[in-house]
Amino acid sequence: MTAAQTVRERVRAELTKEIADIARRRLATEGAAGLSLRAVAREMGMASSAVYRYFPSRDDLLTRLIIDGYDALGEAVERAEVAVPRENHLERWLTSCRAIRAWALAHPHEYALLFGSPAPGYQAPPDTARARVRDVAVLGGIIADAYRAGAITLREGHVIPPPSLAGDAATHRVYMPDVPDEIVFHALASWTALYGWLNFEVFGHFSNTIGDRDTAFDHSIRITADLMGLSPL
Amino acid sequence: MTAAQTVRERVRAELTKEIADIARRRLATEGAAGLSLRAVAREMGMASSAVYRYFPSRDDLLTRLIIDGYDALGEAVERAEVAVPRENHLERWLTSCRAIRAWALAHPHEYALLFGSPAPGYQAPPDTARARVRDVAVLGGIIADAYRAGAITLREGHVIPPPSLAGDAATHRVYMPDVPDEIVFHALASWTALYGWLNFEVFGHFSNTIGDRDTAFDHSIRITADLMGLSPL
DNA sequence: GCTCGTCAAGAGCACTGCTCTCGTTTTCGA
DNA sequence: TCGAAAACGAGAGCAGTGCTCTTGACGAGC
Repeated sequence: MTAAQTVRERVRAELTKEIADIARRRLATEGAAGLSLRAVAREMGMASSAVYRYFPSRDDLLTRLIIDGYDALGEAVERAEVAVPRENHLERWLTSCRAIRAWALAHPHEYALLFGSPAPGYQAPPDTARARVRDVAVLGGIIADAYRAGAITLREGHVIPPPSLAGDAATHRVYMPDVPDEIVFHALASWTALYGWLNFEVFGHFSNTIGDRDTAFDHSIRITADLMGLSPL
Repeated sequence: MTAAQTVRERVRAELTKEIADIARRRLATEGAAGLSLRAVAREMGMASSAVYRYFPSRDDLLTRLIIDGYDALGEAVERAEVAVPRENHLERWLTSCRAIRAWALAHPHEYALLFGSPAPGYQAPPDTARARVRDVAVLGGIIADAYRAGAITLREGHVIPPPSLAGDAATHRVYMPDVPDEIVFHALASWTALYGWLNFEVFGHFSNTIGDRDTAFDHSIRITADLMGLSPL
């Protein structure tokens, strides 16, 4: 593409971004299902029909917000994790988990859009799946590094995956190269525990059963680290 | 209450149930946000305004469906678990987890209503929290039984909860009497791992990364059982 | 300079949750 | 037994939604 785009193209790109920004702000306050194209149009001082020039449907707007959300989450995790000394794998794990939680609590509606029940009738296009891998990559990278450094030791007598799962293990191994199957599945369990917790917390299903959530969360991710045999430095 | 209720009361109870049933059926096909009072009214051959005599608002209908959902899930788990020999704690755990998953996969939209992102603007009344404990009670009961029978041994060097979490542990101990704090939190982690998995699976966030989901799930709940130190019979 | 593609705007369709009114039916108490 | 009160169903209406179609204006390229 040439650096000199036409005025029209520039204006179009700007307006598209502005619509997405306003939508994201409204999403943060109203929630996903309360996000209305007409309201966005009103806020921009434009006719509702005009917005359809930029986003052919409400679902396309949602898709844009989802991709942006995965990106924001991924960046938040990456920034937090990269600040931890490479050889301190346990701390990298804990820091990453805390960063994911912090982002989730700061953007509950976006989190719901990414990890909650899908909006009815909304079919996520493949683009969203591609944007979704950054946090997985960070966590997987930690496991891989730790394994390579000999900092992972599953406890004796740990559960061995049945051979038929070898293929699925291989699929996940792209995020943690060289890591053996049994560790891959322990990592997967830790992963589901992490997001299971966040779902309960962000979606308000803990109600009043947990008082000191920060501490309890911290303890729970220590348990998952221990589950994976991630030894302290 | 007298056995002889008035005709009006009987008709009212029947109609209320019929509305809820139709709503549940539509929920199963359309999803939560697609559930429309008017559509239910049409299907019943009644004016939409008349439905408001039975459910003052859409949210009240949702509340009813949520409570019914928790009940159905709880009953499914109880029925499955009670069929397993009492002393086989590991099998009781696995069976219960499988029953929860089976129910979730059979009723994805209801599951989303219970455990997914809350509908916007909907504030769950306390009634729903009360209906929600049956599956927790089953799982907690297994842990408690196993602990009493000496069938739970956390691995050496397991993570110890900080003393400040004693209160939260006590709150959860009502579901597993006498169980010590560290086991309570390991159970909590297993619990979040279970529902974390189900959220990913039911909400379609696994996409294509896991082929043999039955086997992978089975393996993952074995990992959580192992995490709690639940020894085989 | 003229044409063609892009654009904003407005009207309109079918739908939603919810409210209010009106006429009817059922229940309950004097 | 009879009349008041409560409950009920239907319909109209309000404000909102996503989305489509048409109309008229504006800017870019030939």
